[in-house]
Parts: sequence; C-alpha cells; structure tokens
Amino acid sequence: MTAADAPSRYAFKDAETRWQAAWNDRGAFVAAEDRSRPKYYVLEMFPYPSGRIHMGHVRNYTMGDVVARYKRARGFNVLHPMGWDAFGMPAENAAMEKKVHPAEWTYANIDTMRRQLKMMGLSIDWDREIATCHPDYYRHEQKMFLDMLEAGLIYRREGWVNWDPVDNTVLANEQVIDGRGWRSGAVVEKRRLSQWFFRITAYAQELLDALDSLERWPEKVRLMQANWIGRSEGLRIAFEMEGRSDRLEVYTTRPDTIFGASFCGISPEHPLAAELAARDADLAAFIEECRRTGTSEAAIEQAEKVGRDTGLRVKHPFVPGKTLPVYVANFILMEYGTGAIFGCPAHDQRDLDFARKYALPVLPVVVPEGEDPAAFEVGTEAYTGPGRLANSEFLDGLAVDAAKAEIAGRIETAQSGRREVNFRLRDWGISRQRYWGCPIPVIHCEACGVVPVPAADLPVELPPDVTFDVPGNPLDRHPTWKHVDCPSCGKAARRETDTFDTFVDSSWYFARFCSPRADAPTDRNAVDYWLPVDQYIGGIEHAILHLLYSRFFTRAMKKTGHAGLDEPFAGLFTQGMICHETYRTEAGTWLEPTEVERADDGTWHRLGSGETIRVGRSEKMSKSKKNVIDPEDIINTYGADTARWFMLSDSPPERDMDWTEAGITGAWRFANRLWRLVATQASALPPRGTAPETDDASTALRRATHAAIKGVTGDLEAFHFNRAVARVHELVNTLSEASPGAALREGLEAVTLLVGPMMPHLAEELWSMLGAEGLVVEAPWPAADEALLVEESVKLAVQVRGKMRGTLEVARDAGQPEIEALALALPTVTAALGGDAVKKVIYVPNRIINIIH
RNA sequence: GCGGGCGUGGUGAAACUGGUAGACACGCCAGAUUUAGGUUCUGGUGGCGAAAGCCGUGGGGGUUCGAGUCCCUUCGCCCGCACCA
Repeated sequence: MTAADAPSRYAFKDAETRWQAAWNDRGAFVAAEDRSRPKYYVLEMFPYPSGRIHMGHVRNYTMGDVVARYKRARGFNVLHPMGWDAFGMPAENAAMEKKVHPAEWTYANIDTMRRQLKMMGLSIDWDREIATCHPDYYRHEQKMFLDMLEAGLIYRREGWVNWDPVDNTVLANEQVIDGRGWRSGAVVEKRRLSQWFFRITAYAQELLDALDSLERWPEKVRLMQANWIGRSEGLRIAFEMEGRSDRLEVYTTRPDTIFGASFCGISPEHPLAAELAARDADLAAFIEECRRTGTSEAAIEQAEKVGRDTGLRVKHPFVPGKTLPVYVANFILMEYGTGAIFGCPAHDQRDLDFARKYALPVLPVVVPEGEDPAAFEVGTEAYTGPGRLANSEFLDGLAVDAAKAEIAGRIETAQSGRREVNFRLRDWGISRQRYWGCPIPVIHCEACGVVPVPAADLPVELPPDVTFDVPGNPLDRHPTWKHVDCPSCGKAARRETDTFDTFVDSSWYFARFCSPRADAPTDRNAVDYWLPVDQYIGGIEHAILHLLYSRFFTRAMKKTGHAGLDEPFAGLFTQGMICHETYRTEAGTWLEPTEVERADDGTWHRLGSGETIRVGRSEKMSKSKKNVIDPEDIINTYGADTARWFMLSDSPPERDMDWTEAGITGAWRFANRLWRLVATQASALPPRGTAPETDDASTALRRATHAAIKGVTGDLEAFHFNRAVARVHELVNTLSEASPGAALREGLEAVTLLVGPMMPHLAEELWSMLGAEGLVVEAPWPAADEALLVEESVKLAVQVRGKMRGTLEVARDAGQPEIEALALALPTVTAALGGDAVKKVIYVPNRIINIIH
C-alpha cells in the first residue's frame, strides 16, 4: 500500500461497533468466580439515571475501564459491573412536571444511558446489571432491614428532624448543607416526627478507628470522615441546684477550667427549659423565638449569642457557697452532649461573647507559660492555648492535661460525674415521606404496635397506580395500598408509608453485584470471593454521605450474616470534576458553547447575532450555566477512543480538568497519527516472531520501547494516567522516526498493547493490522526487558559551586578520579573556577559532579 | 474560626527518595506539501540579551556543595466542616 491509496483517516465508527461486537460475541467481560487466579473488583460509583450521561460519567467510567482492562491483562480475574441508583426525587419531580410515571421515566432513562455507556466500549459485565428500583433488588433490601431490625441495629423514635419544605421530606444530618436541603436547596425546618434510624453511632468508634486501616484511601477523605464522626473526650458533671433535688448535667472537654466558670447554659430544647417556661411566659417566648430562627445558615452566621436568666442557681462543686446562674442560651445544641454546659468565658470564645453581653465575670484560670498570673487578662479574645492553671486552688501550677485528669478523678470520686466520650455523629434517619423509594416493610397495628412484615410476604411492592397532582406522599393517600391486616393479630392495620432514604440502596449495591440474581440478598460464596472492592472510583462529593453509610452498612451486613467483612472498599480514588468556560451575553443570559465563537482578535461573539459575549472562568459543567458538552455528540464526532484518550490526557485524574475544543481535537489527531503509523508500516514489517536486530539504532529503539512499557505500567498502577499518555506520545514519536524492521514491529506491538486499556477499539484495529492473533483484550500485558534498560553511558551534570556549567557523556558507574579530570577539563568549568584551587568535590555517580572552590 | 489542599512558561502540566526545572501536549512563529474546509510534515518556542551570559517554580528569610522539593514567615486562590462545649 502506498500513502496515496491508503485511507487517510481512522474509520472509528465502523471499527468501534465491530470490536464491541467482537468482545460481546466472546463474552470477554463476563466474570465468574475462579479461585485459580487472583480476583480484582473494579467499581465506579453507579449513576443516577437522570436522563443522559454527562462528561463526569465519561471521566469516571473511562478511568475505571482503564484499571479493569489493565488488571485483566495482568492476569487478574476482574469483576467490573454496572447498575443504576434508580430511586430518588427527580423521578417524582418529572412525574409532577411531565405527567409520566416515575417508573416509566426511570426505565426510559436507563435505556438511554445504557446505550450511551455501551458506545464508550466499557469492559463491563452487563449480565450483572441491576437497578435499585426493581423489586428484585429492593426486596433484598427489605429482608436485610428486617434482619437488622431484629439484630437491634434499627429503631424508631420521635425526634426533631430536618424537614425539607420543597421536597416535602425529612433529611439526614449529612444531607443538610449550610442549613439547606442537599437536593432542593430549600432552608430546612425543624419538625418533630417519628422516624426509623440506623444505629450508626454504635459503630462510631469502630468507623473512626478503622479509617487508619484504609491505606489506599485519600487522606482527605479519611480526615473528612474523622471530623464528621467528631470524637471528643470530656467529662459529664452533675451540678447541684439550689432549691431542687435533681441535678443539672453538663458536658465539657475543659473540666480544668471549672474554677473559671461563671454561668451554666442549657439548650432551648432542654427539658428543664420547657419545665421552667411553663411558669415563665417571657422564657417561653424566648424559646419559641429560638426555634423559629432555626438552623438556616444565614441565621447561624449572624446569630448573636443571646440567652435568658432562668433565675435558677447551681452550686459550684469545689467552691463552697459559690453559685452560678443558669441561662437558656441559643447557642447550645440539645443533640450534643447533655444539652447543657458550664461557661468559662476566659477560655471559650462563645462563652466570652455571652459573658460580655450579660456582664458575667471573666476569670482567667489558664495562663501561658512564663506569664504572670496576676497580670494576665482576657480582652475580647478567649485564651484557648496551653499553659498552667491559676486561680484554681488545688489545680494551681498544673498543666492543662494534668489538671483535666485531676478534676476528672475528683469528680468521679465524689460521684458527681464521670469521664465520657462524645461523638458528633448522629444516628442515621432513613424515613422519607416519598413515593419513589423502597417501602419500609413494617405494619402499624393499633393493638400490636409496630409489626415487621413477615419475610414470606416480601417484597412490599410499590403500587403502580399513584398520582402526583397534589404535594406530599402518594403512598399516604393511596386508597387501598396502606390498608392491610396485622400479620400478628389479623385485625385491620396500616402499612408504613415512608420509604427508605436512597442512600440505603447505594449502601450495599457493590455486594449485590457479586451475586446479582441470588435469591437471598447475597450469596456468601460470591461476596466472600469478590469483596472487598479492590478499586472504587467516584466523586469527592460522596466523601461523607455514601462512603460512610456503606462502611456502616457493611458492618451491619456482617452482623446479620449477609457479608463477612467490615470495610467494603479497600482502595478509593476520587476524581476531579469536568469544567468548561462559561459564556454570557451583556444582558446576563447564559449561552451554550455551541452558541458562541471566538473571533481572530480574541473577542467572543454570539453566532448569528454577533452580540459581544463575556467569557467567564472555567466552572464545573452544569445545566444552569449551560457550559455542558454532550458526550454523545463527542463520541459521534470523534469516536469513543478519542473521548477516552482526552479524558486521560493532560490533567491528573484527581484534579479538576478543563474540557476544551483544542484538547479533544488534539486527542483526535493523535489517534489518527498512531493509526496512520501502523497503517503505513504494517506491510513493510518482518513477520511476527522475527528476532530483533542488534545494531545501535535498533537497540536504541528497543530501549525506548521497553522504557515505555516500564513507565506506562508504573503510571497505570499509580493512577498517573496523564503521564502514561505522555509516555505513549514519546514512544510514538520515536517509532515514527524508525525504519521498518523487527525492532519496529516490537515497538508497534508494544504501543498497541499499552494503549489497549485507554483506546481499546483502536488497539484492536492496530493489532489486527499488525497481523497478530487473537484480540488485545485477551493478550497479556507486555513485560519490560530490564536488561535493555541499562544504558552503558550516562549524561552527567557538572556544577561549579552548585551552578550548572555543562554535562559529560561518560561510562556508566565511572570512577570519581576519571570524572573529576574530565570535568576540570571542560572550558566552562575552568572559566568558572577562574584559576582558584579546588577545595572539595561532590560526586553522585551517574547523576552529578559538583566542584567547590 | 477549625481542618485540608494548591500556587511552576501564553495554556494544561512533568520533575522517583533534595541532584541538568519546564518531559508530553495545546497554542504560537517560520518553512514545506497540499492549497475547496479545523489536513500532514520539518524546525523553533521560559524571560532578558547581538552574544558570552544573567535571571527564573506566588513574596521574603533559612538549612545545604546543591532547594520546585526540607524548615520558618507572608500573600493569594480552592475545598470540607462550622455555635459539637
């Protein structure tokens, strides 16, 4: 073939469908347990079927696919499944807006997105596909709920909950961001409701401790979880109250500052506050006001610390005759500790702000080392640093930690308190007043109370005939669904109409993938074989919610016998977001990238009208700012391989990346360049298996090939995809300059295999053009010949007093005297020395020689 | 406020345990071939300078023969948590 009659471009459309069919025909990605090989479970966070895939999905699934294909080539038995996180609010919103049933909407979206993902050529075992909205999935979730309920991992109680007035549902603490619902953005209100809770706090310590064992998790995520769990060590102290027989219990992490206490504070939600308010209209009004201001971020931001003196006095435990006033204060949370504190203004900023407002005493009791206790004063800033105790009787002179221990001991001896560990983590409330979720399988009976649905009656299926014309939960107003007989006494009873938080669905799907058609939630053989997930990949936005819930749920599954491990994800990688420039008209209307163009002078204009456009900085792709690029358009225009290649190029995968037109066309050019290189050289190459030549040029070529194999292998292992891409570029540059021969064949075959996980269709195409047998997906990963990598000569840097003066091409591992002589003979070196005597020489073999004068 | 991360050419970024800063790519410049369309190929490209050379990894200081990398300090940007006692 000559260049003239060779097709000039890689026909990706034809090739991609052809190779996808070939993989499919061979069942190349179907996974089965095989104990003769090491297993490797690669999982990307499964998508919510919102409609169409977006670029974030493309990046996520490309990275996972690279890992899956690479590990497969390395001989691992790989599991790489895909499913749908299919329950959730958007389906109900669509039902309300477009009058389609949530199920219909969801399944249609799944069909679209499955088709789109298949266009990407992912090495997924589609036989294992699951959708959480399918009864075959959620019936098992219901079964586990019953088991966990029985095991004491779940309970029901009434409590203050976060109510989202837009989505008309309760939210977990983790789902309230800056006082607003994580989906709707509405300011969350406080309501009292009966709710089901997972007892995640029972595992608080364990979930915290085990973070240390997650070595292949990003440090950032582990820190975020540790902060969220929020362990604190302190002391619970019971103060005697004047004129009452009961005691006021407070929690503190600074018991050492007890002598600096000038008041006690209780939460507006504290039972004592309610009791006192019953006889005090002013206090009652204050409490009501606190409740209304609630938790909105604006309220908290500016909220002044305010309180009301209840008139109640507590006795200081160590100062006879001293009493402290008890205030109801708006900054004290009922949910944390005991809902009551003692205030030591000198050493706590909040207490100080409060004390200044109500003219309470401020007595420093911790003084920085070396300061005179008599002279040390606290102004507008509390002193929270280390130091020695003062004004504290028997604690005087002690360091903070010693003082804490001393006080704790005395309080415990006096039986007026005890050491206590507190966590910020709250139990996970999972009741949602929504239709499109997994029904909670319990029945409420007047006589028997809460009765679990018998396992034989599962699944509790969602009724299909529901309406969305009025707000609220359609299950609640369904004419028949909720009316059932009590399984226990047989009398008329009422079904629970709340459904699970959708995070329950995603807390175990990774386990279900191991045995997706099993009749029980899990097949223990399968989960014991496949779990844990060896490599999990997804967005950082799930650092707390999904990842913490899954860690808990896996433990709960272990306790109920559904799994046998504690930690579901051995390795975690969090990818960055896809960003794009934003475009606005002068009037402020957002425009899509396809609606604007850049003129030669660098200004931007609207297509058609020519209106001047303001280009905004690159931001996360989002529909509201219209800076989105549709993956399907890209795949149709450039092919899946080009899209994948660009996703892996340039930006490190954990960092945000910019989607640019130049970037995608650059990737497109490279794919063609590689294709053209093989297309033009293939026929000139010697047959496969011909021994490589041994002349200098061929040896150099082989060295480049094997260096690339070694480099790319290391880069893929370390998730350095952008460097792997750079190394492939380098190798292709080298191969492009070589003349045909066995060494070139070796190089082209190697580059084909190296590119395999990243551009799988193109790799197959090249492999077949090179006349190789079988498919790339079945070929083992190439091995680097270490012997070829050892170079006999090295380029050594020569410095004079640390300044670069030149380089020397010398024999590998040459001796210092020889190097020194050569270096001193360099004109640049003699010039720099200026005749001075050499005082010292530092020589690092094969690296550098530094001459000091 | 607390916790964490990041500042390197015009741009995205490389640089393993301190050892030739800017690999690779985009863009740009020059040339060649096609010149009906983002094609392909060759060379150049951190800054200043005619050159030798000097200066360069946010700023300042330090350790070291040698610092993008380690230490101190300061500025800027981003992310997470946020009245958690």
